[in-house]
Amino acid sequence: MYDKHAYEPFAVTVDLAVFTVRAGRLWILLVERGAEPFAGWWALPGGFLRPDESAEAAARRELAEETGFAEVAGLHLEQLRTYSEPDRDPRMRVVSVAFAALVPGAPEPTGGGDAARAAWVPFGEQGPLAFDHDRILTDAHDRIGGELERTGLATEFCEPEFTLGELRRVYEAVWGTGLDPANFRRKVLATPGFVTPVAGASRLTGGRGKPAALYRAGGAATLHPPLLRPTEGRRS
Amino acid sequence: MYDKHAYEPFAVTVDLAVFTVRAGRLWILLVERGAEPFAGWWALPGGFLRPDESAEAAARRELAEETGFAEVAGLHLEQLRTYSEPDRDPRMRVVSVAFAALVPGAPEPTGGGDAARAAWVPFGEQGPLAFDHDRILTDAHDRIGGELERTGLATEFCEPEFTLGELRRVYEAVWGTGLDPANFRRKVLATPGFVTPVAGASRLTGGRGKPAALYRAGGAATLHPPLLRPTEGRRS
DNA sequence: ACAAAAGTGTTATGGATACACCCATGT
DNA sequence: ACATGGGTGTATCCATAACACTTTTGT
Repeated sequence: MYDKHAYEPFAVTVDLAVFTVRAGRLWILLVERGAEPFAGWWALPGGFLRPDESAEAAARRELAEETGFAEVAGLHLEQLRTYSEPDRDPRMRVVSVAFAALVPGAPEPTGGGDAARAAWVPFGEQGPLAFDHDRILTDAHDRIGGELERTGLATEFCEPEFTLGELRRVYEAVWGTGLDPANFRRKVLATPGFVTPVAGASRLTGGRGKPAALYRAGGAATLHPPLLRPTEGRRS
Repeated sequence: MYDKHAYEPFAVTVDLAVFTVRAGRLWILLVERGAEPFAGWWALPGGFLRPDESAEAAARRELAEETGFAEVAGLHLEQLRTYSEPDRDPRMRVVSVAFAALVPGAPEPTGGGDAARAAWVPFGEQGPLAFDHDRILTDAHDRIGGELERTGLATEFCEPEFTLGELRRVYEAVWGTGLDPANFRRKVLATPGFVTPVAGASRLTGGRGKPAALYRAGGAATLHPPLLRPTEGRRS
């Protein structure tokens, strides 16, 4: 009763908004398109779903193919939403599932697959992107900004062992605000399951200053209480 | 260079988790399937995307077709996420975009389209649903529960003019908790843009008690500060 | 009169903020 | 010595929770 060719076929793709924090700024991974449409434009990495893989699997595969990243297995991938406007791709009907991904450090990407080249660009300084990728990128930034308040997501931007200063700089880069180091520290340590100390370990961060204690992600999915942005959560 | 038939075609569907609040409880709209697979099972309303409509448009159309609701234009539809596991539908490869919808009152549904019949079922008392709809329903409930904390979403469950008691019962039904009427009232009124009073109007709610003042949705997208669940936001 | 729901007042608690201050390291 | 970032202490402020109390209706 259901003929799989009775309907106009839909192509299903994934698009990835890949973020990292480096030098106190938020960076976004872009690829330069090698083919029409939008040849020569910058775009979010992504590609078509294969018949036997889920959108999550496709996102991970495309990220590896187009950037050359080796360690995609452990990366945090979060499904954002699906963009399905009929005219969003001039070629054909394409429904795209968008993901936000977070990587620690900033591994140098090597263009591959359909991408002419790939590069990290400071968030906010990218030009207009191909397709509806400006919209996707804005949605992705909004999402991770909100997730930082309620989840332990910020640890995904960090190496396995990190200092509280590094963690704080993640918040500052994504939110674009400054945070009080002392109060940030207390809030994080008072939130059960956010971070766990690494006994005895310490590391210099900025080259100067007192070596900072090291922590690991605590595994808590949600933060109680939430770590609200300083400019929000205010009454009139 | 891109052949639209080079890939196995994907069918794209929408699934809707439609909630309402009635008699102090949260209800979910289900349809009984008339065709295989899962004939006779209860499922979320939904259906296939047409070639020229977005997922949002398809969701609104399917809701009207399968339930007979007249006023689908103003309903709140929120995209949840997309379910794309290759084996989630035994017939073929189906990628489904899930939505949560909220309706005030509880208009009586009339089965139509592919649905044998449609009915409101108290949330939590539904049996196992077809496909992966149990999972979708759980995700939808989690999402709206969280949205109530941070957005004015609760007003979408209410008629255009509502009392603060009605608004509070929305929170209580979705969260499954009791709330202090006095403190709830103050929180709502102290949150800019959440509700605006209707001058001079009042209405009896339970048949007894003092008539309550009427309010309209204030149009605020996000609540500052958030209206947190009583059992959450606690330290250890 | 009583019950029920709306609405106001009041107090105690606790978290957040702001900022002062000490510690340990590199230059 | 000094700059820099880590880390601790602390007083003020303000939102919240808890609950007593008043108001207005139906039965």
